Amino acid sequence: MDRLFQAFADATRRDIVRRVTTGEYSVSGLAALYTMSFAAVQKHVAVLERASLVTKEKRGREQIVRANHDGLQKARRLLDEYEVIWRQRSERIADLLAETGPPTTP
Amino acid sequence: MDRLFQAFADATRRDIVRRVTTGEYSVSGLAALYTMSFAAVQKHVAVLERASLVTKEKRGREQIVRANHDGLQKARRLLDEYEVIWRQRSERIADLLAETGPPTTP
DNA sequence: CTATTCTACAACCAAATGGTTGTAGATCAG
DNA sequence: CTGATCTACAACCATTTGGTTGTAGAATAG
Repeated sequence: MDRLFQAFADATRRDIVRRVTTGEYSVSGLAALYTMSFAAVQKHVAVLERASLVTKEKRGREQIVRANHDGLQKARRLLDEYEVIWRQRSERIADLLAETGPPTTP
Repeated sequence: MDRLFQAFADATRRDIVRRVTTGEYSVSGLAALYTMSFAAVQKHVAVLERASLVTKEKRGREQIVRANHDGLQKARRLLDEYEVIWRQRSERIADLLAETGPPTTP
């Protein structure tokens, strides 16, 4: 889980995820999109791979990078949980406030 | 956005977020829950604060830590976008496959 | 076969991270 | 007033991160 969110904590990596969800890219194809070195992009892809957000598939001498839906879902579910808890709590507070009623009400 | 996901990339910080969504904690109240030093917890809260995930409110000599719903929503929306894009793409691929039809079909 | 392309990986560097201890200012309890 | 508690912040340290360059191996193009 640490690695998952860590992977999202970089704009280049988020962009790579966005790209590979919409199209097909080799590592060098991705590298061409950014000003940084090939090796740097290679490292970013490796981080995404360790976080189970993308997979690599060898095709000829190229390595095709693909999105891995599971990782995305996992991250979203955790945030959902937090939101559900928060919503329950804020509703509970709202209920308590409603129970008490305004100060001027009998 | 970097700071937002960075904030989630640590188990202690995720636990703090969970705690403060369900209850009311001072910084020292949180610190008592973990084996690390008070200063370390203080730093974690600062990271969460910079990421707009929690707010601090002074009450007497204590500082009450509260969840900030907006940050959670922002993170979740981004992941939603990725998922929507991915889903559209996988549906489009499914459509293309359906169009083509199985190889043995006339 | 030779040259080019794509990839992998090591070695290095500066900056950020996650932790520590120590010091000092407010606020509360007695 | 005095002592205890809560917080903030600085200084320091080890490790990780995000980047670089350089080297070497596979696969393709001509």
